[in-house]
Amino acid sequence: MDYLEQLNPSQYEGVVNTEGPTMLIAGAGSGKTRVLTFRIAHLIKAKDVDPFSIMALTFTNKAAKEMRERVEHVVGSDARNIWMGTFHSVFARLLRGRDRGTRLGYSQNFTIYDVDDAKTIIKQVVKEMGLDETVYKPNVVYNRISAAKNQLISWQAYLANGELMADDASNLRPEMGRIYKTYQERCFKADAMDFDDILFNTDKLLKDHLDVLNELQQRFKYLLIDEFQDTNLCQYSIVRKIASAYRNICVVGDDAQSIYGFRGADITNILNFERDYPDLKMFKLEQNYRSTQNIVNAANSVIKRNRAQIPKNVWTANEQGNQIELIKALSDNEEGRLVASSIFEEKMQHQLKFSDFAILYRTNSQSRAMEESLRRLNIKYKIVGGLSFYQRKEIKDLLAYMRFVLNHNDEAAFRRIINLPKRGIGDTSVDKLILGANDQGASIWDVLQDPKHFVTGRTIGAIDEFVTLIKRFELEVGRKDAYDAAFDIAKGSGLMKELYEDKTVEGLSRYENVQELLNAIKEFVEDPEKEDKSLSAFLQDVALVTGQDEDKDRDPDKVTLMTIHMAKGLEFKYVYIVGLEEDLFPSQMMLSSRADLEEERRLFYVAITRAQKKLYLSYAITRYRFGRLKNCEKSRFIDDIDPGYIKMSTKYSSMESSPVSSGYARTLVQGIKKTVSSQPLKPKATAYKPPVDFKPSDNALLREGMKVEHPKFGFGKVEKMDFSGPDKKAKIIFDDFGEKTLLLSFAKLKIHE
DNA sequence: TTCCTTAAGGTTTTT
DNA sequence: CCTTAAGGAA
Repeated sequence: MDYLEQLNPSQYEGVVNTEGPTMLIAGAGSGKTRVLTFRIAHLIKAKDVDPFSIMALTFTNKAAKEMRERVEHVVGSDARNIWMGTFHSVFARLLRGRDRGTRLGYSQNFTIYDVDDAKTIIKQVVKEMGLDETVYKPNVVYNRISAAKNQLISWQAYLANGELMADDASNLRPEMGRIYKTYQERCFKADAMDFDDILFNTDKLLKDHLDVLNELQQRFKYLLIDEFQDTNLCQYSIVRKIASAYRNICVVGDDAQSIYGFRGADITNILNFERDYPDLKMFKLEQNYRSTQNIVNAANSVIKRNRAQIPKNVWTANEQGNQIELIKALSDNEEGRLVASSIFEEKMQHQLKFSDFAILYRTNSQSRAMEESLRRLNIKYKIVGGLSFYQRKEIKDLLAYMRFVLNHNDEAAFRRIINLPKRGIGDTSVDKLILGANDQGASIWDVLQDPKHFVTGRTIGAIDEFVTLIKRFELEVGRKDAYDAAFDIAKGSGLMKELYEDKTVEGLSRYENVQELLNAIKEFVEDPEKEDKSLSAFLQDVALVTGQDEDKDRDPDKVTLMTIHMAKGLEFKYVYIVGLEEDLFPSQMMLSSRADLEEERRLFYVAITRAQKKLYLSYAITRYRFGRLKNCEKSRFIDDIDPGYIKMSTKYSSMESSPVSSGYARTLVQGIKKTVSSQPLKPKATAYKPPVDFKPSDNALLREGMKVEHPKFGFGKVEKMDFSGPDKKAKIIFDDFGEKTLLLSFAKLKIHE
């Protein structure tokens, strides 16, 4: 078992203790994925466990894919038989099985509604109930319903729950429960589940059908759950049920990286796990293999400001590394420029690749300023996340056609395509049709067959044509393979034609996107690994695919731009965290409670710990928001970092120090300033310039009261020496920069007395 | 019913 | 700044 030799002692324990309940607390960069994959490998190779009896759950497709590849690397093709995937994909697959979802009244090909679909239905329901759409905003309603399901509260239980009802009443949204009920009925009628339903219904199936539960319990003797801190109650309830026979359940997580509370993730699941399995074995992976000491220590200094956490001591044997550099910019555009030129210079100086760099931000909208600057310096970049391919309008439109052809009751798809391209069936007609269907207790499709009771003259003709079209597509889906059928739908619907005739730049790219979707279907059809090659199977695959899977970029050497949320689990040599301003990061939405602020701080912790070699932070003192220029304040999170680990960037900071720099950055920055910025940046009048012959003294000689000189902060006086911690520090009051606490191991100080 | 213009309102993070 | 809702005219 040579793989065991690659492990440190606690990793080893985490791998070989395969029996019984286990909890692995895995600090950032501690080799968590390695332990998880080796544990699975160990089960198969050393313990002779049948791969079919292992279930491994992750949160993202990407994580699942990576784990599968790594397990396959050790155990070979046996890995294919493990049930491994995201919660949603694994349990959607389960519900589609024979005698599974059908027990709950769904078909085997039930549709999966994404968030947009769900909101379309909610909007419709609110309108029909005659409620104020500004009070019952789709977003608000959706989140409330989602939260309920994540906590296993059915609409029946919701309506019966006095506390919830009172809560809604006091929020002036007393009809929330009834909307929930109607929404569920409508989804059911459409043979559709939203993301939360997939999990909620799985739990329900296991609760109400003990034979199913029993079968699963016997089959899945080993369960492994990644990112356990991100699970919600519903997810935990499911895995607890399945694991209860053999009790071989292993959860891996890091409470310090819990950043999905807003989506129902419940950190108390970790506590519940300890309560439910008092005999659990707990192992802590505390050695960080990813980052420098400086980065690890800085991250620790941040996270220790949170109250709620499981005690652990993350450390590293890696090199000390550089201090974090803080970049202060005058505007969001300048922030972009400074970051871009810093990347340029670092790359040149250290012979790096673009792919060694990542720019992380809190919100997607921040990417714009970065992109512009990167383009200007010819730095290749890619944006991960944002709107994904499958969220584009033209793609969703075509997919909606396909969905409706396969499922005539799919109300969300129906609303999307009924008048697309324009065929003279407007909103009022559509409302009448849907209302009519509901009144008659009939399906929309039924009503479409015979619409004369609900709409008049010209509209009837248009509807007839639409019905004929859909029937034609239906026949074709039955006769042809998925690609040919999809092609016919794209053409026959008129969508292709409409896009083709649009000769604007966007129109062209939309047309290309549709082509790309068709190519994807072709690939799907030709993929030898796919058993079911029907169009229906393709749609099912696609329903749970999101943004990050589209990694088919031919040129991998690019700077990565993404939100911090998307960056979880990844690592880069150089990381730039940008936009560290109050109200942006931490987001103003997260300032209302301590718990929210702590989640936001964990997000910052996640961001810091992505960096291997060097970390830059940046903020701007002005920024365009809502199209207007706003003044910004430096983020409180910057001050959460122990001052010894961070310094102002001397290279680029345009305000507090003179831009003394050598080589590229200087010429670059100046060159850009000339062409782009009309206002030259004047260094502060009082700015201190270090003499060329500056030589630091031995810091061991430093005593309180001494006068010192610092290459960046200028002259100052030692106020206090601090030998208490592991690092010796000196508090110095500088003439121009005020009070600073410096680590003696870093500080370059020249003693003048 | 559609299409055009104008107004308003909203950017947190995602399976 | 952006997208979407609303209002008005053909």
